[in-house]
Amino acid sequence: MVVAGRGRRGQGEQTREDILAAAEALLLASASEEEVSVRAVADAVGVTPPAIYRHFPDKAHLIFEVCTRQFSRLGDEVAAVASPDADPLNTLAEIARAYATFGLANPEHYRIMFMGHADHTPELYADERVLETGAFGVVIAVLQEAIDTGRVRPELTDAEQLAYAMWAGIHGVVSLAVAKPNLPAPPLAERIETMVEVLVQGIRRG
Amino acid sequence: MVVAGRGRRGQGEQTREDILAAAEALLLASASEEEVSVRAVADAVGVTPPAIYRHFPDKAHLIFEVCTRQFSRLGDEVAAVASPDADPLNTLAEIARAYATFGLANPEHYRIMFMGHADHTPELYADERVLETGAFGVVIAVLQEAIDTGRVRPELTDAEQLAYAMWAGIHGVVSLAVAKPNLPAPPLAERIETMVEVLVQGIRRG
DNA sequence: TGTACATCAGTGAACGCGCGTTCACTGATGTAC
DNA sequence: TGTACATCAGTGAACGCGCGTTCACTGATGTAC
Repeated sequence: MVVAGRGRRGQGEQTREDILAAAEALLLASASEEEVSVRAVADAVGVTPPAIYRHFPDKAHLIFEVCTRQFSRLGDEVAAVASPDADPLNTLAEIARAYATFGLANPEHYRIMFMGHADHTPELYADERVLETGAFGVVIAVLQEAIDTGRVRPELTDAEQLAYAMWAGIHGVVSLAVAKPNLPAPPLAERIETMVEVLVQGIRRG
Repeated sequence: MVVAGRGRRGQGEQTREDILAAAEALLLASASEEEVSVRAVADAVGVTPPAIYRHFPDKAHLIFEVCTRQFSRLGDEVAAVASPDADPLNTLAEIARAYATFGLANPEHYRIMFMGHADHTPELYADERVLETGAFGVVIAVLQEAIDTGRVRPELTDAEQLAYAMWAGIHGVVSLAVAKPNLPAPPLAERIETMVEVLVQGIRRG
């Protein structure tokens, strides 16, 4: 943000951070990744477009780094919610709520990571990477604990399978809200609560 | 597809259908709406790009009509599944399966309708319109029947609320599969079945 | 029945736009001797 | 301590691309008298 003048030695790392911060802010303010142009980022930083390329090989890598940074925060938040003493089914509900809150607070990041085209730059948005936040592993662990302590209906034995179902369920609410913010629907908070309740009750042993 | 020559009287309606068919085919074959350019559609029809504009005001309207046509088929399929004699919870499961099958068979149409940016051309992709296929109304009716006949847990009294939950749940599976086709996940068929089971069990009266 | 005219459906060429990106360059800072 | 050189971080101008779209036009078909 501060005008750097020309080429202060060691200023580079600071500029790199400024670029990431500006890109993240623009992404939050914009309605679409395409609105966040290299020129707009450069303007926000107070630098000319080619300067971006000293720090990132191309636009895709810049956007990707913005998103992965944001999503590592999601991983932290989910891990923070998962207290080992709590009732596992309760913990699952809390994780789902935290996930939804995060996604709705960062709709464009969410869109890019989970709703976008993996086609371009597949080396970045490889599907496997989606699960690398660690949040998914936490959910599997909590579900396994719930299974082991007899809290889950006996037909449902596969923690990974159930983790996907819980993820997909809450993702459904979040992604619909992100894509269609003005649906003539019940209030968003109620939709989240209904989904959480249905999912937990669908898993819980009668 | 057939070369029309120049301006046969009354040929216009046929060309219009050809354009829609070509756009739909391209959309099915492509990985993204952006790949379906006006030029590509014109080429497929065997016509020059400006000819498109005699039939559609712009590209957005063309794509929109392709998608609404496809989705009215979804409405038909859902209505066909909903037999009034069947067990309502079973019917819900069948509808969910039909919905998933449809979405996965038409991933780009699905993406445009439910995962895209409503920002441009909001008059076309108005959020309310999403529900106009009629499929949603069918789900609400079946759920109301399930509630009235005592098949649903007594805390859950709002059929519309539950319809959203069911929709969002199955949409979560479909949209994740569309956006991330190569997730290191259980097979898609199992993910659908698990979701259907969790949703139905989450609703069913113990 | 033949001719003038309107209209429908298309052509061919081009425009303008904004984008990501590249190129050759400049100037400030540090380092070697 | 002073000077030559390397390097870091940025500038300014431009390129090329593909896109949606517009414009003036052409030719075939039907209709009126």
